[in-house]
Amino acid sequence: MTSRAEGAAVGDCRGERPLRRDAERNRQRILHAATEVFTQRGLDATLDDVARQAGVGVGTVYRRFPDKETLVAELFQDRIDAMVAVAEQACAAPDPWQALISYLEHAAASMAGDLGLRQLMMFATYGKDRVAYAREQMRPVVSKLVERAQAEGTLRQDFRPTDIPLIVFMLASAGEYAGSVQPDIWRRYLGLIIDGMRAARGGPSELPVPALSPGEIEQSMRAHGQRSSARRLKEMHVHSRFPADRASWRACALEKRNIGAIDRN
Amino acid sequence: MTSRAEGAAVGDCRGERPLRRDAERNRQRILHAATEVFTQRGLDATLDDVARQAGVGVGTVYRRFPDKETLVAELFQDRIDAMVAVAEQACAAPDPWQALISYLEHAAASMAGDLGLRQLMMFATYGKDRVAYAREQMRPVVSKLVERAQAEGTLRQDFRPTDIPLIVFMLASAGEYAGSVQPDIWRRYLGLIIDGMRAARGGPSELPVPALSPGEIEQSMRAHGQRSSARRLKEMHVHSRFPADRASWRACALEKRNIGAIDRN
DNA sequence: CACGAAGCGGAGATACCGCCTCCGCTGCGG
DNA sequence: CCGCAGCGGAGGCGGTATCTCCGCTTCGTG
Repeated sequence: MTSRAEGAAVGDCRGERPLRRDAERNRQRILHAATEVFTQRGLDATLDDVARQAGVGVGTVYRRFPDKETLVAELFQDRIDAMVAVAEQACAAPDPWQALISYLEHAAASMAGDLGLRQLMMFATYGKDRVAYAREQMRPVVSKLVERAQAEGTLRQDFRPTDIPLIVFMLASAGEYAGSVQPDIWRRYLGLIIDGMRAARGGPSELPVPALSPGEIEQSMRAHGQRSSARRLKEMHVHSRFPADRASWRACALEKRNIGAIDRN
Repeated sequence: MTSRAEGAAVGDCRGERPLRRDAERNRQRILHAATEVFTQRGLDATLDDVARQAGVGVGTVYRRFPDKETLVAELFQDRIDAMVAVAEQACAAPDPWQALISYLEHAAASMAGDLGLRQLMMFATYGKDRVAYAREQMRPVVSKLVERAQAEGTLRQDFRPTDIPLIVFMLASAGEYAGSVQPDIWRRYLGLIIDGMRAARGGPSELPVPALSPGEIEQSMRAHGQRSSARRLKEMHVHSRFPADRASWRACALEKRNIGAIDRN
């Protein structure tokens, strides 16, 4: 998780003295906690969450990092760079088809396993400039991956470079959805999509991951009911103090004007 | 949009008198507005939004519908039923492969074009019971669709019925993401996935929709930056009144502890 | 027409939540 | 041992969503 260098942490701001030992220890704890929290729960986790996870007070977090945005930027900078690096490495592979597949797999793996990175890369809030820059760097590389595979004849001709980010997005969505139950499920659908990307084939290749069971799908739904994505849907808490006979009125209103003829439960 | 019966609206709650004419008109306006708002912006739209769209005050909405949950339940009941009906109709088709494809297409079309329905079906908040019931009804039908196509030999053998909801979910995700720019883009990826689902084939079929341009992807990102899904990410507003020299401290903190070695902008 | 009642609007009460600050206390290290 | 860097976390602030309340409007009936 924490791929960041520990040694570089004794940084300097205009050559100021280093942090006190306990302070530096806390700083590392915060970095570690922030990585975990933002990766697992996404960028809408609060700095209070990070502080709790780190076992420190919020004040400590804010003393070290001026605000949430800065912390996020610092945490994700190298992960964004890694996305570009992965594309370039893939491009260096000799086999065009393998190169493309490998890139898809690495990109999807990064995004599916990291909700924060996914939000950063796909939604233009927060680190706009950094992400835009990374995207700009990736574009020609991805185009080359696609063109090479098409020139080779393995990739269907109507495939386009812009299909890549959307495919990755879809896979990451599936990964996020079922992540709590089967974090690797996206690989199954990558397999399916890859078979759809081939210019020609006899039979399907083997799907790498078994499908979810109905119960697992149920679990995924429930997992989403609680936090994150569908967060706002918890809006069903009852503010009212039930002044008179509100409950009965509800039942009445529900019965009345009932149009969808189906029996309710 | 409003497929609901207008005539049934003169309902009765213990045989009470019907609404005054203007009141009934407003009720219809609210229903219509709610359909539009929840469909387009999702279930996290507020009843104030609905009221504004309907051209009435919030009070009027709350006089007609005891709370948001009730309104949502009433609005989406028949759309949920429709999901089941679509599965059953598809099952009635003679050609097993066509039946399966047709179901996928209809299901994806419903969910991709209706953010509210998608949230309702995929996230277990809100209309739990209703949705669970619908799901339960659909399951055997979907299984049958899959089994028939596999028996026929057109569908790959390692495909599973539970792959269907996840594929639909992925397509709907793509549809939501790029919906403001190219609402039909999910059809392109359905085409890709369908080709991947075949037991065997010579060459790829034709993808039904052109890929997005890089600019369109950019637009999609931006569209999400504003509202809905990435709503919470707007947390970058600065509450502080910049007490002293906060800005400069920020710059310092950013430089200091800088680990991801890349140049910033 | 006139008048009672049904209906309306929307400001605002109430409740939450997330970011960030402030200040009295703690404990490090010279 | 003592000064000061560092700490914790209650709470200020701003924002937002749900739902209420009450003075005014409009309907429709006698």
